[in-house]
Amino acid sequence: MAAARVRSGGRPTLEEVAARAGVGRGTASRVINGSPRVSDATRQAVEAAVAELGYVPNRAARALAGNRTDAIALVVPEPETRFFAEPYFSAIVRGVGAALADTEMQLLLTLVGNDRERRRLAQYLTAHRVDGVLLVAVHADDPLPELLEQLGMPCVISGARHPGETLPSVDSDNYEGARAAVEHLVSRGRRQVATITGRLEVYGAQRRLDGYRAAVSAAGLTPDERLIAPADFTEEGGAKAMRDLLARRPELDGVFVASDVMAAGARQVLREAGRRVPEDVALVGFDDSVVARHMHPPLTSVRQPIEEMGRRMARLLLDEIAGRSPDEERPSLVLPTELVVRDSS
Amino acid sequence: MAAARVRSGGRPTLEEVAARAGVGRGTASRVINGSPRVSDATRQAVEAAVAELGYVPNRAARALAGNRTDAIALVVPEPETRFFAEPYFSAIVRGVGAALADTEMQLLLTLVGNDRERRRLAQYLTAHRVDGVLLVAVHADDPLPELLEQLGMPCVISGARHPGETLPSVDSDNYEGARAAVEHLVSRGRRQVATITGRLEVYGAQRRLDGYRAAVSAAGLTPDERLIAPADFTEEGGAKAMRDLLARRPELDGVFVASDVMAAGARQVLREAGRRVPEDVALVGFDDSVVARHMHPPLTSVRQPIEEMGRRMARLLLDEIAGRSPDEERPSLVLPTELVVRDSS
DNA sequence: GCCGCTTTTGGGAGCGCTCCCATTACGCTG
DNA sequence: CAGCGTAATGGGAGCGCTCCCAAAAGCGGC
Repeated sequence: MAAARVRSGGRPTLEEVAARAGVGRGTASRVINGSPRVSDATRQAVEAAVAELGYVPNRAARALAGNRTDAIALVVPEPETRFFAEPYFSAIVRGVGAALADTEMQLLLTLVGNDRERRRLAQYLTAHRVDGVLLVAVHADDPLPELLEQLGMPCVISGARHPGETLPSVDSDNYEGARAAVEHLVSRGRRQVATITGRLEVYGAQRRLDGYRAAVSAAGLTPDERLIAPADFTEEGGAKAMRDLLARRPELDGVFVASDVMAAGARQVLREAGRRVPEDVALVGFDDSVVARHMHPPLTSVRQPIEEMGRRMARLLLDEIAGRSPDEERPSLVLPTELVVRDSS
Repeated sequence: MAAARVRSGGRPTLEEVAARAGVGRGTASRVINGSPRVSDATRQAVEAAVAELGYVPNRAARALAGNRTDAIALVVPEPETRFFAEPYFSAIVRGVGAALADTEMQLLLTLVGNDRERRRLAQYLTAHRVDGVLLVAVHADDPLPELLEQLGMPCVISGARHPGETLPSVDSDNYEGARAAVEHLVSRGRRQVATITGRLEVYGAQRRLDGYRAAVSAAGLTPDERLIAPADFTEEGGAKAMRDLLARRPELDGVFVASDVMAAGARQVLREAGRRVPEDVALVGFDDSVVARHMHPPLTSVRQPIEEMGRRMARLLLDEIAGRSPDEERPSLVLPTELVVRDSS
């Protein structure tokens, strides 16, 4: 019975596990990787050796030999500070983390700020240092997705970039969320329902506007383009849009704002204009972020299942990496939103 | 002149770069790793070859041969949802990311939720899959720091765990921030200044209380233990503490609350009790989080330089990894806070 | 008891790099 | 111009694993 030779101070290697279990290296490897072509007796012997020695595979060696990394990158465009200020980021991370918890996959966090970092990232990815990429908040004109496509690097994005999105994506139902929000305002007796939109180049913002339009028509209200004020997802933008709306259509009695942050700006303007919320003007936001809960009055808002989105993105990516045939249909998930009614409506 | 042999489809290897430059593998390696023992001519030749071939070192091979990983882990205890809800997390990540931007270091994000994940983490670290660890929001009784110490794994924590902290740490000046907050209240003419504390097992919360006490004494006010209400960093806890305070000392005219979230709870109770803010009771929070800006009235709060803290933590860790002698003094940074005065005081 | 098949096993050949030692080239000194 | 110290270089060994081929073992059927 050959005792496993434990080299001074080093961590046990596969070789040592194999020796301890009285099998060859190949067999030990098979057991550890869950191959079925191993007899039960052998499997148990190896598993015992692993336990006794406290063996943990060396990731680098695996990566080198197996030509994979067991790591995925979460790529976050840093300029999107909006993204950070909101719990969005944390929730996505938590979701992704949860999905990866039972996996050997590591999560690499990559912030891309300036152009230099962008290039470094491209290099990174080209060098195949990760098995796949999660891209959040991609802009429609971002070249990164195409680059990944060319490299054959598995990739999942959050939020389709346009109607015919080709990349696997996970999104919340912006259209339906907006529709429900406006329907809710109508059900509260509002007849002059305006909207403040996000940047319409962002497809999600466009979808929210579509939802608004659909609900307005469905309610039998007269669509009025002067009730639509484009903004940019910022608090100041929301304020400015609200001012415009009040100037154009002072008789409005409800506003669906495409983000909570913008709603905060709008709310401020309403206060200054002496309009009470919700008595004079009912307000509904989007995101159900922290600010919604702490606004005065607390803001009715459309909640997105962000953590779940993160989880789904991760799962989709894992599937992709596991290698579904490339011409298989690209899954595009749309998760339902939920209207959280508070005192502003 | 031997043309570099480019293997079909593969990425160029060091060997190929060396061939292309007409030097040996060792020399090429030296150039790439910035060793000084290379002649200028050779260096230039190799650099040219690298550029032409678009060579990027294989991380796995490096890790395997060099017995390091060029990666650090940011370990986040997930149960600390409080931590996530606030911009704290994002800001730390951004700071760390910024510090790592010019480095070859990768940032691994590790969420530890339940106990199983904790064990997995320990295994991870034991297996030396990272070169160092950033620990945020460690509890005083967490065994992880000790484990790391034993393993000789470089580590930096955010927030000292107790007065005699032995690990390198980066913290904001909780004491001074609290002191300044209370001093500010006093300067606004408040004489009955109470405080709502965080969980006092958290050293930072204790320091804030110390700061409060110091300021009260310095102002020549009579210290009164009934003006001190312990809470737990939650909104509900803050509300409850405020209720207690009002019951015990109805004549209070100022409150320093050790977190914005608790302040939100306290503010709610004050409203219900018919106390105006700031006319009847002035309020100061801590963290300068999103809720502070959106409270009604906007909350005066103590801002911590969180992003900077992340940056410093990362730098400290890199130093540690670069290998300062182990008995060198462990740096413990304390960064200044800033009082952001708004309408609540 | 032999043959041919399948299942199981062992271990060689690398993966691409760093480390380090031996070798060569160079530059002075006497 | 020999001799010696130093700077520069080449390349073997090996990191720990996966892949895969060939060998061994097992199992029926005739």
